Amino acid sequence: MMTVLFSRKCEYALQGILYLAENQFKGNISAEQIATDLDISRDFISKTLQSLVKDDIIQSHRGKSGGFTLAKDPDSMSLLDIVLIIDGNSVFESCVLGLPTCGADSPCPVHDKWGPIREASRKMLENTTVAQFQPITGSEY
Amino acid sequence: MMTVLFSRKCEYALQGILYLAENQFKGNISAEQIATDLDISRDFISKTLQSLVKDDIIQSHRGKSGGFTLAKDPDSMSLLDIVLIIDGNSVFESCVLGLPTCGADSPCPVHDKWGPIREASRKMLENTTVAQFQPITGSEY
DNA sequence: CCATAATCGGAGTATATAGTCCGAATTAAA
DNA sequence: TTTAATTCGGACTATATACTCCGATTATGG
Ligand code: SF4
Ligand code: SF4
Repeated sequence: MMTVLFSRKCEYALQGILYLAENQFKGNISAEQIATDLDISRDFISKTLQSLVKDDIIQSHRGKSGGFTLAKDPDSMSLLDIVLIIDGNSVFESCVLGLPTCGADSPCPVHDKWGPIREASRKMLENTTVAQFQPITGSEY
Repeated sequence: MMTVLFSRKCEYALQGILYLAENQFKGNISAEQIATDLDISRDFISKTLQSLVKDDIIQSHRGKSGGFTLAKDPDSMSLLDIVLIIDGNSVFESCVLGLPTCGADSPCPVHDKWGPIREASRKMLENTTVAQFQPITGSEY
C-alpha cells in the first residue's frame, strides 16, 4: 500500500498513540488489544511502540496485566513530535522534485509554491495535539 | 534516500522531462547525455523515459543519433500529468494518517486541515507547466 | 553494406521497508 | 509458589522499489 507523507511505521505509531490517549484511564493496554482494535499486526505495533518507549513518549509495563500507557499529558504531545522521532524532518527539508544539486539561488517555479505548502503541513502537525483527538474521552472530566 | 511526495522514479521522470524541454531544439537527446548531465544512472533514466513513451508524453527514436524528444508542447504539459502517470493519484486521495476504516463522517482534527493542503499541492502541480521551467530557452523565440 | 550508436525488452540483483517468529525476562495474580 | 500474560530483543522472512545487465532490434552515416 502507498503512504502519503509518512512511513507506515510512523502512521502506525500515530494510530497507536491516539488509541492510548483514547484509553488513557483504563490502565495498561496490551499490544494484543491495540492490534485487535486497530486491525494491525500485533508484533509490528508492539515493536513500533517499543521504539517510542526510549523517547519517553509512552511507557511500557512487563508481566501479567502489563502493557503500554502514555508517558506524557496528551495535551503536551503534538503529532509533529511523533513524526520527527520516527521519520525525522527530511520531509520538511528536501526538494519535492528530488533535485539534489539545486541550491535554490535561482529557484524554479515550484520552489516558491512548495515552501508555503510544506510550512502549512508542518504547522498543522505542530498545532495538533494528541488530546484534540478525544472529544468523547475529554467529556469524562 | 528519502523522497517527499513522489517515488524516485517519478522524480527522475520529472527531471528528465524538464531536461528534454530545456533542450527541445537540439534534436534527439540520448539517455547517455541526460544521465550524465543530471547525474543519474543511465539505465534507470532510460527505462523511466521508455515507460513514458507509451503515454505519448515523449517520443523515442532508435538507432544511431537516436534518443528522446518531447511529444507535446511543453506549454500543454503540466507536472501533474507526469505525476499521475507514474504515481497515480492515491497521494491526493489517501488519509494522511493512514487510517483505512475512517469514513470521514466524523472527521478527526487533521482532516479539515489536511484537505486544503492536499488541494494546494495538487493545484500547484496542475498549474505548473513544463514550459515554465525554461526562462532561458524561452527567450530563443 | 558495414560499423556504430542508440532504444527496447526481459530478466536479474540490491536495498530499504514492512512484517513475522520465538525464546527470554518480567510481573501480576491465582 | 506456580502459572499465565505480557514486554523485550534479536534474528528472520516478505515485499516493493530501486537499480543493473545484456542481448536483440533498429536506424544512421560513412
Ligand atoms: S528551486 Fe525547485 S528544484 Fe530547486 S530546491 Fe526549490 S523546488 Fe527543488
Ligand atoms: S478524518 Fe482524520 S483519520 Fe479520517 S480520513 Fe480524515 S484525516 Fe484521515
